[in-house]
Amino acid sequence: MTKTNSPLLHQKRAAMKSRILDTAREIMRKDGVAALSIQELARRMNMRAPSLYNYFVSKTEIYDALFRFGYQCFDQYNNQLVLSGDDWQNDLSILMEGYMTFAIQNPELYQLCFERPVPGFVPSEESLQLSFGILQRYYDHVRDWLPQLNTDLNEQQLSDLLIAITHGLTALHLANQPDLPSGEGRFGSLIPAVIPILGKAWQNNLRAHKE
Amino acid sequence: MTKTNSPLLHQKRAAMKSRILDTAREIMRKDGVAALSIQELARRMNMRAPSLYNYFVSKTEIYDALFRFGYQCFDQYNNQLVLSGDDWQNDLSILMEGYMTFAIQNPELYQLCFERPVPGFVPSEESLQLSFGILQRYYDHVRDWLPQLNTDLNEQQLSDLLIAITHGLTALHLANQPDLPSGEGRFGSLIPAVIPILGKAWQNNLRAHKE
DNA sequence: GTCTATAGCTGGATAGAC
DNA sequence: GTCTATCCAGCTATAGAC
Repeated sequence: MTKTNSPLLHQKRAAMKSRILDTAREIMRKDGVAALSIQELARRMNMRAPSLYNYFVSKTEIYDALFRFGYQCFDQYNNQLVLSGDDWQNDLSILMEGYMTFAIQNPELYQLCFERPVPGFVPSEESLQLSFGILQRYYDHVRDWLPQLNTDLNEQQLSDLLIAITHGLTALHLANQPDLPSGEGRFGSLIPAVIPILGKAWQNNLRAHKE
Repeated sequence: MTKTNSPLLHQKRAAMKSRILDTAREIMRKDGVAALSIQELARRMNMRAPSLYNYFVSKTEIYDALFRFGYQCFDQYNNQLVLSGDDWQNDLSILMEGYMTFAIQNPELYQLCFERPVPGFVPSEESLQLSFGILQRYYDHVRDWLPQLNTDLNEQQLSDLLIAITHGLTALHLANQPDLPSGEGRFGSLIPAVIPILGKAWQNNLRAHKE
């Protein structure tokens, strides 16, 4: 095992793997997620294709590493958001904007992780497990809101609906105006617009209770 | 020009083109939209690859024909739906269910037309114009609803929001439970659920006017 | 670790016989 | 219209020299 080598070598090796993944992302961003090729990757790094096999045993492993990296980025991005914890409309807005912003800033990771544009690529079991955990944590926010909401939806239905709306707006934003930030453009600007609509539907109508 | 030949030859030729497109759809459905290849296409038809070039000048032309065909199917599917014309919640429900049903029944056409999973394929100008017209007609339904709705959204915002919700639910349904029909499953069942939510948000609140 | 060389495959597309 | 033969390009991946 090369694992017993000096930590310095480890560092250089890890840095190289990082550079490879970064370059792979450039290609995917420019030519489409499915257009990644080892040869083009080597070309861009001024290397020969076989050299890359010292760092990754196959192209699938590169995709898999990026799949995991994408979810880790997504998780990190979300953890850094500041939620109020008691104002669900505020927090939903932040989470939706965050989701779209992540997708705009990392469209190739977003597509790799949330759509399945690469024929033949199936994430490894380990990577899938990681993604499930991260998604679950994302969904868990909704659990806290449910008591405040006047709705018949259960927890999963509510998560599913909110993620579907968020994904729909994000996908159409990316397809039509990928260069505009979240909050702007035909679809990006609808996040602020949709929150009060849901608010109106789900607010506790006190007046109705009194009558 | 072969255009001046007998109508009978024309018919046989058109039938063959149809068979080719049908077989292409099978491949796309099974292996992914981007996985279509002329050789595999020929294999499935018990022909040799060069023969196909008598019917389509390139693989791109096959994609383009399917792109147009997809929009024509979508249009036809929508025109056959029976709308009330005065009950927007009823009609919205029918259009959303129709959209998802079309996507479930023709996932390869849906992906080719509404997502862009094939690196390098750009629909021809003619096909794009066709698609714009059909989409416009789809969006036009919303114009009729606007006067009934209590909302600040303008016509385009309303169309965009509704199409985003519909697309989001459809994409997640296809990704998770493609074998279930619209109306069933985690995401399919949310179409009936989301209509009253929008209804509650946009209904004219007569009581509020009286006070 | 990086390279050259190459195996082995698949693909899109064309030429030309029949 | 269909075929065989073929070109040319691209790809993943491996062997083995340095």
